[in-house]
Amino acid sequence: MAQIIPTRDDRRREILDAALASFVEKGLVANTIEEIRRAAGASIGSLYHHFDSKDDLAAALYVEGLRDYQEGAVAELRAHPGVEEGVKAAVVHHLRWVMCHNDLAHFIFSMGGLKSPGRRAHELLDPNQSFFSEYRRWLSRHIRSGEIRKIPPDLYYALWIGPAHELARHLLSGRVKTPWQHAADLLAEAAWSSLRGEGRP
Amino acid sequence: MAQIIPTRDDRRREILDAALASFVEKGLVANTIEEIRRAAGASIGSLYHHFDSKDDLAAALYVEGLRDYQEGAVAELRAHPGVEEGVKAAVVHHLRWVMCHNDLAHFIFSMGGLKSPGRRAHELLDPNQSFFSEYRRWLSRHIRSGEIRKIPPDLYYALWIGPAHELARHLLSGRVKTPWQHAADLLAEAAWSSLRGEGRP
Amino acid sequence: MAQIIPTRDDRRREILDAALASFVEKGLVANTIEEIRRAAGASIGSLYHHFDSKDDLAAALYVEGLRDYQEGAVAELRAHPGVEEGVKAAVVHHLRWVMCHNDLAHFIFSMGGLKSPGRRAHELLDPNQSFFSEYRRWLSRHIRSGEIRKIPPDLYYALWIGPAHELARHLLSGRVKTPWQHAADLLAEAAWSSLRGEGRP
Amino acid sequence: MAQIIPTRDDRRREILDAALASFVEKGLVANTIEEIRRAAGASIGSLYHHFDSKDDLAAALYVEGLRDYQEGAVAELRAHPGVEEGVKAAVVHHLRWVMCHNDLAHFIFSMGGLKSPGRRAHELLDPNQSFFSEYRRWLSRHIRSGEIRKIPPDLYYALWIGPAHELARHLLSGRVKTPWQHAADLLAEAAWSSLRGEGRP
DNA sequence: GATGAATGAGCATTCATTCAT
DNA sequence: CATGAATGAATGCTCATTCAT
Repeated sequence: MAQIIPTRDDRRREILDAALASFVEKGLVANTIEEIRRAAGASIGSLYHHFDSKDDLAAALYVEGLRDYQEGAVAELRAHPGVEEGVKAAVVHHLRWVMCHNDLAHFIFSMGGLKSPGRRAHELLDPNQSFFSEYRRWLSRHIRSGEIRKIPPDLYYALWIGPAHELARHLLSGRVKTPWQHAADLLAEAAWSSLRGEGRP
Repeated sequence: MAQIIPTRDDRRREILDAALASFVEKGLVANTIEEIRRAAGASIGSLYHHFDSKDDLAAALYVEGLRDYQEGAVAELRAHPGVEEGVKAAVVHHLRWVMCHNDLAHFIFSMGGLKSPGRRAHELLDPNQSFFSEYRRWLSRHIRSGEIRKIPPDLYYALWIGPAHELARHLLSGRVKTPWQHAADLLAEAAWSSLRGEGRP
Repeated sequence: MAQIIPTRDDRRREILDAALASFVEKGLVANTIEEIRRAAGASIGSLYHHFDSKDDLAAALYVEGLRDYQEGAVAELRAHPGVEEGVKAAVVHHLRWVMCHNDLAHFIFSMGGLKSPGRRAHELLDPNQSFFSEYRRWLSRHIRSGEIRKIPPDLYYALWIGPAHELARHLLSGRVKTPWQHAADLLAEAAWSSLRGEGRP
Repeated sequence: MAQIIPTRDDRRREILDAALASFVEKGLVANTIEEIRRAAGASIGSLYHHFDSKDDLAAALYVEGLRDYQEGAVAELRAHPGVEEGVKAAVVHHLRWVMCHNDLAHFIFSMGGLKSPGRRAHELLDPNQSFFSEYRRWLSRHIRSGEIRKIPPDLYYALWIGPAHELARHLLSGRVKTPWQHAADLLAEAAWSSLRGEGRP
């Protein structure tokens, strides 16, 4: 059945987009509501009709972005039950998502998590929890099987995503010329050799 | 007879320390000059006598901190002419420096580089250049010799320092309980296996 | 039925009036926004909603005042095509305008022209140009006909308006007791004898 | 006997000169002690050693400048006992003094007299009084004799010096190209015809 | 006489937010 | 839903002046 996408929320969308651009250009604190308003072509009143506050606007962007990233990551793990494929797919997904969502990635990584919970908190908590628990479950399953080496749990993320995240930062700042598709395979390979266990060859 | 140099610049130092604490606690933009002033026990006038502006104060901290980090890194490379030792020492230095300069590290990593050059720019440029050129020289020497594998140049830093940097961020945010000394060796080992070449057989 | 236009811009007008009073009382630089705000019964935010800055506020007053003066002056020249009448009318107009717009005159004469062009510049330039060109045209027409003597062009204004302007300054500072209407005729007469040519014999 | 001009007060002189330049460039209120200090090559402490305050510094300049102008004017009147010569000499003196003391003239004319008397008040009052009384005495002597026409006393100054003062303002602002020496004779002539009486030909 | 670090009241301006229309 | 005038607490910064050395 044809899904009719409701064309309202146009205003809401325009405001979110303008806000993202402004957040990225000036930083979360230095930008102004006035700027967002002007870029969105909306009035102040309209803006406050759709969002409770500046923080709420930022939170909406953050929640929406993070959820998209996490859903993609989980989907990769599900799609690749094999260890090696899973490890590599997550690395590639990280780079791909960052490059496809330039501004959003920049915004999310530059915030160190949500400061003031606000009404967006519950929109974030549940997905966030389910993401981390699925991520941990996937990991420990393969640790138990010996396919991934056993190290202090705090270190897995750094070895796995650390290089890709570091490169992503450099990609976002424009200091890197190597195309990300090329880098992706190499970093995926490196992550896999950092994490692979001896077991069950 | 030992001349006791009367530590003037006391005020300057107090202000820098207070500013760092405030920047870290509240973020670079959200804090206030008034807060720094109070924490430093100085008057507003005194603060502006020593620094041109809030940005200049931040720049002074940034330049000073980055220089200290880079000098340490270069010293490690010089102290370990051997490839494997050099690669590992740089990783360990990264983690050690971050843990020993908690606040400063937090501050430097949260700024994405200096925005407005200001009068601090030249204090940064020369050391910065000499650091990067020495870093690149060390690297290419060992690439030529085959001891380090040949990959697109943009990717070395990500493989080398990426995992340590990712862990450092988690350490700074208190989400990691593994003692850094333990993690350091493991990450150093991982960096070495990501970078080692086939060479000098 | 007569539509009563609800006089909005009330706030703007109140602010302009209060600003003029304050500028005159304390000088352009020594007064404060706070003073203007209080006198206008407006909030700071409201003031900055209507004007970009203190300078913009001053510029708005200046532009508006100068335009009124110049329109009056041009109207006099048009209304008196005869030389002698025109010369005298301009002198009388100068004194009359100063006395009827006490504060505004004081303010305009105390600024030596607009320093920072700002967005008010274009509001001034066109009228200003058309004023000066009309003034010069009137003058040169009567110079050519010989009714006004031929002297270096820079000197006409000084001879014509100089005495009236000097007296106006004294009138504004309250040091003069002679009623201006009496002075006006005498100065007009003097200006005419300073400027009259031998011509149209 | 050879007069030995004491070479101290050098500092005082440098400060006064720097202050004048700064006052003229930025206006009496907008300039800063720091600027004057820098231009004079003196320290803040030294500046405050020589002058009580910023106002005192301005007052010193004002008093010194005005006295010089007035002494020159009185000297002209004394040197030219004849009416016509005296009237004309005063006009010429006005223009000459303004052009020879560019900055000082600008400064004095832009202040509307001294606001806060301070300790410079007595240095000004006596010379000022003696100037005005001598000026009035000279005038009334020639009014009584009929050589100068009888008009309301407030108007003499405007007719006499008004045109020259107006032109001086334009000269100082650089809008006038006619050399002042040429203008001077013409304005002197005009002043004389505005003021001359019927009497005692 | 000279120096410059220290002081702090005071200022222009910003900006998120409210609310009547 | 939209508009934009109004609000006012908060901020970075200026600058004349003091005073210990």
